[in-house]
Amino acid sequence: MVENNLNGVFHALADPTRRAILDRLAQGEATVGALSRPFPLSLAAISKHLGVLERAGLVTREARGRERVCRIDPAALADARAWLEFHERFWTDRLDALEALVGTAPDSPDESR
Amino acid sequence: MVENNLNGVFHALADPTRRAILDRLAQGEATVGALSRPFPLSLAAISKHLGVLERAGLVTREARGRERVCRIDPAALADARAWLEFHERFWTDRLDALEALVGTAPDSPDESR
DNA sequence: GAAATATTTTACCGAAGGGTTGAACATTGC
DNA sequence: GCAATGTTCAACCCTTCGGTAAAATATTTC
Repeated sequence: MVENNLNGVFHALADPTRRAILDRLAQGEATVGALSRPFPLSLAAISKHLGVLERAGLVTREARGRERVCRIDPAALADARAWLEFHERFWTDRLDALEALVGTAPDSPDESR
Repeated sequence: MVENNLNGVFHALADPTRRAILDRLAQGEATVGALSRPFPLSLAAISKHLGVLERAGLVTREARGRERVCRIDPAALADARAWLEFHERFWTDRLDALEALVGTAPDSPDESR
């Protein structure tokens, strides 16, 4: 289920509008209407984007009266970050080992990190 | 240009076949044919996936004789990881501050990290 | 209860995604 | 040079995506 959710999280993050929504939600909870205001998009479009974020587990929507207030959920983000962090380290280690074997860096002279 | 590439990287990572290709490439470079072998997909499909990974900057393809050898490039991954890491920390800090203000955790009793 | 407000749902549209097959293009090997 | 091999390209199919507009569904307010 964790692996499966990566699809949803990465897909959700691949859209700049959705990343902007997340950025805005990082400043605090907001209603759907308030979220949609800065965007040149219809309310329905934002509601759909929120659906994607919600299915990915990145955002929760809670009914409060006639409005829905949205909040960020960093837990899902942690999954993706963990995947990336592990793989980045793994790959870099592999490449470093290869370069050490070959004895020369292929094309990056500034690979001193 | 960094921000823009996030679209491509996250989109590339959103597909399980592409993540599997990356995992395989982490064990060392491989030709397109060798990469396609474990998958129940046509060679053309894998070639397309590699195109997506290449445009995202995650993979490089180099002609060697009549075959193309693919390698991983961890640099692009670092961009995405940096984005996620920053935002995860930022969000978590914000939520922690909110909870501290309210004085009670909304629904996560194990939020002790 | 009727009107106004906030949001979702339901078509619908055009573009992009992910897949296939078959032709095209290089390169190798005889 | 010709056949085999490795990969991409082109055309196509179907589904999903991101968007819209309009109707439907709460909820508040008067």
